[in-house]
Amino acid sequence: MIQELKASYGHLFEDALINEIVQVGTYKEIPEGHKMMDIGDYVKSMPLLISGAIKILREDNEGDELLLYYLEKGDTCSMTMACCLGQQKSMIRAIAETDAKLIMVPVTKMEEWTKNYKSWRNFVFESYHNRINELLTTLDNIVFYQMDERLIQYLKEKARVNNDDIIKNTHQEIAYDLHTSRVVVSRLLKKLEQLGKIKLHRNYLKIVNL
Amino acid sequence: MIQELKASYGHLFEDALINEIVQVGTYKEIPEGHKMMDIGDYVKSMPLLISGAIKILREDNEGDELLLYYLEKGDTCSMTMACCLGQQKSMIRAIAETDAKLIMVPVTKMEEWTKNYKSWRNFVFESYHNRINELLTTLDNIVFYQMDERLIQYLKEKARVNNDDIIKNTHQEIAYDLHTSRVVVSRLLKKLEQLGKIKLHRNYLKIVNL
DNA sequence: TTTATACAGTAACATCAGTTACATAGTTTT
DNA sequence: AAAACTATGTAACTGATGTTACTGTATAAA
Repeated sequence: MIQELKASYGHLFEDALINEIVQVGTYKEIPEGHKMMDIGDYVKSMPLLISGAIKILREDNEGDELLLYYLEKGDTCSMTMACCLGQQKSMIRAIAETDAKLIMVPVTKMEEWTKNYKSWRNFVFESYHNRINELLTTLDNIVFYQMDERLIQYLKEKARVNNDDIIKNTHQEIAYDLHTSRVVVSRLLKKLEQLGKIKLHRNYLKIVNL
Repeated sequence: MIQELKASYGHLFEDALINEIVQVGTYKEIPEGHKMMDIGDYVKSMPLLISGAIKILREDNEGDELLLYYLEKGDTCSMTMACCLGQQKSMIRAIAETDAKLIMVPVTKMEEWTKNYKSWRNFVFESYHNRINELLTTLDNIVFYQMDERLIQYLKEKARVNNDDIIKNTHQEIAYDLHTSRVVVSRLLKKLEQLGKIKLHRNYLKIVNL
């Protein structure tokens, strides 16, 4: 666990902090597709992501979903922090996009580390900043762009996060993430294929030149 | 300034912190409509809002706007914090919605206070949490609701923030905030009037029963 | 007072996106 | 192999929203 931690967080945290994390943290491996947190959950520990990607979703009352952003190596969930500290319920759902490795740290330590470690303070603030930035980008995409452009952004981001030009999802699954209908996704994907930007197959598609 | 600070923040901060703020902070009064920060600005101090309201906007490349949320008494701008610490440019625009009073604190103190004052840490985290929450609510409104519902939410929130059932804006101004067109706003407002929920006038409207 | 400007009302139309319905083609189950 | 199921393709339609154009009216400027 120390090696993993140092590889991902060594450039951020002092050795003393790394040691503390090793002492109280628990190492976890999460399989792809596993629901790690749901809306309304109370959370008592904070994830430090070592590898893999976690997708963060928002849901309305009727169960309609929207993909907010992905967490990746070196990220943590600022929502979790905020929730833990304020004893609040989670406002989002987290699902492993790929197999993921992470270290869970009990929230009780957060207050202490924020006080004692400059590197931890920086990490936490940076994390908030990144998350707010991503929320703004998501908002921009939705407000200022139309579905065809949003779909392209979605495919690009998904390929980047998975490090794979093949997107292994059905049109229905993509529709859920973008909060639209399967027919709309099929229609737009077909257009992209006709433009030579992607190649469609059953259950997956390949990015050619987006 | 001490009285103002204590009235708005006395229940949050220890006396020692209040004293520090008084020493390094500068009191400011901002007139309604004043642009306090723009996208791309570098920021070197952080506002603690004492009275009034600040509207926070996002803008795309073409200059199209969208209202994100309002800051009110007891709020601070988490974006500013994040920007200051990371030496980043502002991602948002801030305009005084009403006359406002606030205390500007140099960012240089933030690191120190975060280390030394538990109440400051709580305040900062709470602030991030609130802002993320509001961003999510804004996103929800846009993704899950249609323009008529968004308009109603907008009018309610504006009335609450201004503490006034009379909304002193033209249809065009409302359209900018919601990122739609004047014609659409006029259309929907007229419907609301026909339902007896509002009363329309030139340059303003009155909420009757929303 | 006349003119110009800003604001609001409304009709007609275009477009994007969501819905319904059905066809076709793989895949899995029996 | 037949049946059932799942994913995709596509047409036809609907509805919400954005656009253009023109009107009337209140307000401000000349």
